[in-house]
Amino acid sequence: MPRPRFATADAALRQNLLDAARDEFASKPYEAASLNRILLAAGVSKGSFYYYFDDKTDLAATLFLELAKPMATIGEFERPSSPAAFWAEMHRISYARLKDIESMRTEYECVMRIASAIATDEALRDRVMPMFAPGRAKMMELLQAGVDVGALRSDLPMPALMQLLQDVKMSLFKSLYPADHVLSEAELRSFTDLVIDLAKRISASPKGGTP
Amino acid sequence: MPRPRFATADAALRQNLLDAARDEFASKPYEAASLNRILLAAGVSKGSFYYYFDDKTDLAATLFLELAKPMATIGEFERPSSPAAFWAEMHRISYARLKDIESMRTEYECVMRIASAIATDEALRDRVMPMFAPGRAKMMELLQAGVDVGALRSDLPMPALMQLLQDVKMSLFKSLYPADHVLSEAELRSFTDLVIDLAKRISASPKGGTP
DNA sequence: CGCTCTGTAGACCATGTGGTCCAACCTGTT
DNA sequence: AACAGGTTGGACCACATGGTCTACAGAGCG
Repeated sequence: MPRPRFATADAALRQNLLDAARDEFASKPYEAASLNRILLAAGVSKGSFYYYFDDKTDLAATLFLELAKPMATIGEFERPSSPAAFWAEMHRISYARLKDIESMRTEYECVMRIASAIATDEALRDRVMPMFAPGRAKMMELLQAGVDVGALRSDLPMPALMQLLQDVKMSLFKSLYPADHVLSEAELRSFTDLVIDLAKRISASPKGGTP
Repeated sequence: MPRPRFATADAALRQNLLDAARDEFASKPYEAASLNRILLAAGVSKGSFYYYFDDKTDLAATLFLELAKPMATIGEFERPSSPAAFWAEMHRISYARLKDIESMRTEYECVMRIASAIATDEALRDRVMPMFAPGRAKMMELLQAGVDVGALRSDLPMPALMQLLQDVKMSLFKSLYPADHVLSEAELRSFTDLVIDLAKRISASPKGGTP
């Protein structure tokens, strides 16, 4: 994490730095993102930067947490008592998150890039992972409820299913909409419908259908 | 492409260089992969390398083509006349490819990494894309046959569906098997069954089920 | 004024990068 | 023996990287 001073630093500096970092990390893989370029774009000197941060990793972790926190939050949900209720809940969450994504596309790209670096960069992982446990746990809780209520197949490990549904969504999103496209309300709805329909198909138990 | 000489160069040098390049490109994103490290690992000097190749991009492109060609080949197929026949064909192809992947895991990682760099690196793209058209076209042909015969939904753009099925496979593969796991024959079969089952579900037309 | 404390600038460093260049080395031919 | 051609080693280059360090500016305060 950054030095506590960063919280009280000049607002413009804060903003410029984080914006520049977001753009850089969004456009290049973590290892190829350049701190010098970030500082240049932000108009912040080396001295100032290292006055607030430990190192490059520190900046990435800070940025990641700032951007990913809202994305990982799913809010409160009612424990569903039927498959229909479960899918309604999933639809709601999926729609809400999608709204985030389409309005924060480069943020999302940035988060994904840093996230994929986490797998290999130990320092990054240590600073970032803990903050994510709550969100994941909550999502798991909802999915478990889905299993309990018979909406989700139980023959696959839940993390695998979770990841799969996420990947399906991203795959389609990338395929269907060009990088700079801003979705209309209608597109947003129809895309959500499509994704949830696929999620239902994928998640139904192998032998019997979803009743 | 490398200088023609490379084709007739010392076999050990060829092998060492390509092996080292594969390992390096497999373990780091393209931009972060180091040519110096490759040469060191291969025991090949700068002089020799630049005697055979134009630059780093050239090496990556060469390697990519060498590794990806077999992966992109789907061989001959009979034009299916029923959904069942179509899915049988898909099962066969999927199984064959999977066998490739599990026996060439780092090759696959390498190919994916370079492939993802293609999106942003123009030089790389120009040298690589053309060689891929045939394989893609053939796959498209099969998928079109699938649409014709009613096995595939037609409400999604075909490239999107193609990509989606590919991503589903990869997502599950990564989730279910750790990086160094070598699949047994039985695992290979059951994984293929799982993937094809999912593909059927995903590809069925929105309103009616797959009869 | 002079002191301290917070913040800033940017020269500087060691290291790594992709790429160039040339002297030497082998091997075959005359 | 002398030459020629295809190879190789590796010193070297300009530049970019993340990170350090020192000098200094400005504000608050006695």
